[in-house]
Amino acid sequence: MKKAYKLFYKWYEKNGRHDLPWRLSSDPYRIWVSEIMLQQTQVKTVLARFYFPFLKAFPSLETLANASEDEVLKMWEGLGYYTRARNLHKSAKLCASVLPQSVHELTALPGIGRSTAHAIAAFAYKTPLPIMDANVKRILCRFYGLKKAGEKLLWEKAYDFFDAEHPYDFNQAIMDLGASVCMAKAALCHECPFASLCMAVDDPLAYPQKKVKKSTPVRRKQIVIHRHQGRFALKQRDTRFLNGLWGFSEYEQSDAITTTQKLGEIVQVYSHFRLEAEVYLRQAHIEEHEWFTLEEINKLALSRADHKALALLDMSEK
DNA sequence: AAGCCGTGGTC
DNA sequence: TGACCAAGGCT
Repeated sequence: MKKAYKLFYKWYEKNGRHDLPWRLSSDPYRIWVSEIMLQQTQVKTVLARFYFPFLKAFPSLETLANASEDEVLKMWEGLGYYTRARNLHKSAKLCASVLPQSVHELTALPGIGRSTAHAIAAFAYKTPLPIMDANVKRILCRFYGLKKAGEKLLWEKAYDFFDAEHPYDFNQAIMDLGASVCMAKAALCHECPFASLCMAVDDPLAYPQKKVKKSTPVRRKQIVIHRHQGRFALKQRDTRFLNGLWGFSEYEQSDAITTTQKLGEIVQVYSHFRLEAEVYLRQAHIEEHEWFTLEEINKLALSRADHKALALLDMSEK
């Protein structure tokens, strides 16, 4: 492996993503924020719209801890998996101005599992530990020829593959290799420093084996925007789905909607179902909601689907 | 352990 | 354009 590592670092020096802002920073808080944002989210998305505005609003652990949950969710709006934002906020309050360094303490914080704990320890504190993410999993499966592998086996292989002599660079480089050479839908083996040792060079895309995906069910609903005296009714979601976000009233398709004006239809695809909703405007008061002007609504965190409904309302008034 | 949890980019 | 994918965690 020694020779392959050497090729690897040469490749990394030339082709690595050395300009990533969280890689240029030594502030554990900024690295921590990046790790949470990057969970199940592509680098490009985080970089384009979320990382810098969030840090401008909450430049330190203290400012984040002192913010309200609504403020934090507003800065997370559009990024998805909103539990991440609420857990990040909770963790900031738990930390009392200092983020812990050990994997054990990090894992104890809400929203930080083993993968994120290792990443923070490795990147923020330069702890010599292997990291694990979608890139590393894919590389390990191909390198060791694993069609499928459970978490336990993957971590074992991660320690095997790890270069303890250059832990920090190794971890950064391995993700870059997965992102630009050993990719999910293409493998550029001729550019890979590990190709001569890899079990999957003959058929890289066969590793790991793709899971059979179940067809996503469709849920049909009716979204009703209630207007009364120039204000609109919204309520803060208190169940697991989109928890903490504000939204308009929703009804099952079976409920009869009367005395309403149909504004249009929206479609929103989620990770486990597809929402197809008709959007209505109703001039009426309704209980158990709070009332906002359009200007006030702009300060609330809404889901993508509710934003689409709001856009239909805007169109109808032009 | 498998399902839930969002959204946008990509082809 | 629909399906896959992404620096995963939690229950």
